[in-house]
Amino acid sequence: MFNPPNAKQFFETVWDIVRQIPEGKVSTYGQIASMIPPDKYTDPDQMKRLAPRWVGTAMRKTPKGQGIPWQRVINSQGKISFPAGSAQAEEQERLLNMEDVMFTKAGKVDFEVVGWEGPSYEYLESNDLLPPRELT
DNA sequence: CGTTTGACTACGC
DNA sequence: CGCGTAGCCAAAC
Repeated sequence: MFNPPNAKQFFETVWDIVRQIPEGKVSTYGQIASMIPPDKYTDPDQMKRLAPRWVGTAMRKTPKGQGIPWQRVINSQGKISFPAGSAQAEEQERLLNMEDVMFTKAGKVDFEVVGWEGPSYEYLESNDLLPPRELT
């Protein structure tokens, strides 16, 4: 289950990780989820199945005006997760283009070029997080 | 309080 | 590649 107190901590953790993504790089819901210990906030089994969705939920609730680079989080396919053509999708693409993250005609980024390798070891260590899975 | 919505992913064709 | 589907459930309405 995802008790409210834990949910808040989970969201805070996600936002904090997002803050670590440098300009010009992108991460994914799944990659961020992979950094959070499965048993830290809820049942490990559920975490394993649902963590990426919960990261998506956290992103939807991202506080505005706090400098969280929300635009740097996309889906595992390398695409923006808002409906193509929506105002939100256009805004996200615009912000990413501004930091030289470009999309192919098919609307995908090249993880080889702009994929984030994860936070520093020191950050992971001091925040009790796991090394992220790699983006391919 | 019941129903709908949603910033996911893996997998099959 | 693209498109559809199952699995899944907290938040929002």
